[in-house]
Amino acid sequence: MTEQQLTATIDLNVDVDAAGCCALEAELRLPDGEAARLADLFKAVGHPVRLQIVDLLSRYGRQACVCDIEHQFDLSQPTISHHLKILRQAGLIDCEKRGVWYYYFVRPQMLGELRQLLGAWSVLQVR
Amino acid sequence: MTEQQLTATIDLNVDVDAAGCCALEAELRLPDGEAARLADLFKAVGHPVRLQIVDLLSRYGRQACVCDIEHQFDLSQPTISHHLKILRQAGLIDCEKRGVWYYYFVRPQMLGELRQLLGAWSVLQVR
DNA sequence: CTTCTATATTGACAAACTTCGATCTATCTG
DNA sequence: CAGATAGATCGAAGTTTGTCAATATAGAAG
Repeated sequence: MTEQQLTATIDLNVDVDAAGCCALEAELRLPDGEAARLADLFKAVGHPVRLQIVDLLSRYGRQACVCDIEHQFDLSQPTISHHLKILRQAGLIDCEKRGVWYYYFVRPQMLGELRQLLGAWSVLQVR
Repeated sequence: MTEQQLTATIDLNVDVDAAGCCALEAELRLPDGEAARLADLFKAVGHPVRLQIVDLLSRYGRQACVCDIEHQFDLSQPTISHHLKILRQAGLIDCEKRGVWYYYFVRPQMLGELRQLLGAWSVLQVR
């Protein structure tokens, strides 16, 4: 198929679909699985407590034990543990056990993925 | 109160609270309302469909009418309308009515807010 | 081995979310 | 004015989330 034929086909589709407003200039580019994975990352920080936890951990010079985190909130211990688990399952934080204590820390590479997507959105927006 | 007195008070608190692991090196810095607002922004893109919508709109050269968006998903019209409303209420997108059609577009300043927070997290992480 | 402590896990319940069909509203067209 | 159409809103049903009390588990200390 020549390039001219291809162009003609595309134009035809636009005409058929267009109801006077549609442009069809872009289509979904993220595979479903990728969109779901990225959405899970965003959803993980889409709760005030979890956002504060990530903010807190990102400012710790070193890893933080759970009791340090618990002290900052007026919530039960299982609830904090639950939020930590969600963040950990999303890959945004991780922990290490030393003795009786669990030390939590952020995973910079995951934050980087979010930053990268936001960056792409913002850059393209400038056009 | 002098600076020395303040330091002394902080040190005392550390000693009293510390159970062998706690360091108390940082505290929550985001006011509750601010954390809730930012969490709402993240939550808005914390859904695969809404993430795809923002990704789609960010790549449009111009504003997109709803039918353009609907065509990309295998979901009912009210469902798409619902997701658009959530994104709009979060401030991430906005729309403009022209005739019968609503044209949606992203609001770069809100994406900027998210990017700023992620940037702060990532920068501090380098320490 | 027994007890204590830090934190994870389980189970239950209320609140919030996602989706759809049905309906409403505003605008265009004849 | 009477359709027709784009897209918002409403109401309901099913699913997921957030929270806590109770319990389990693993390491530390005696």
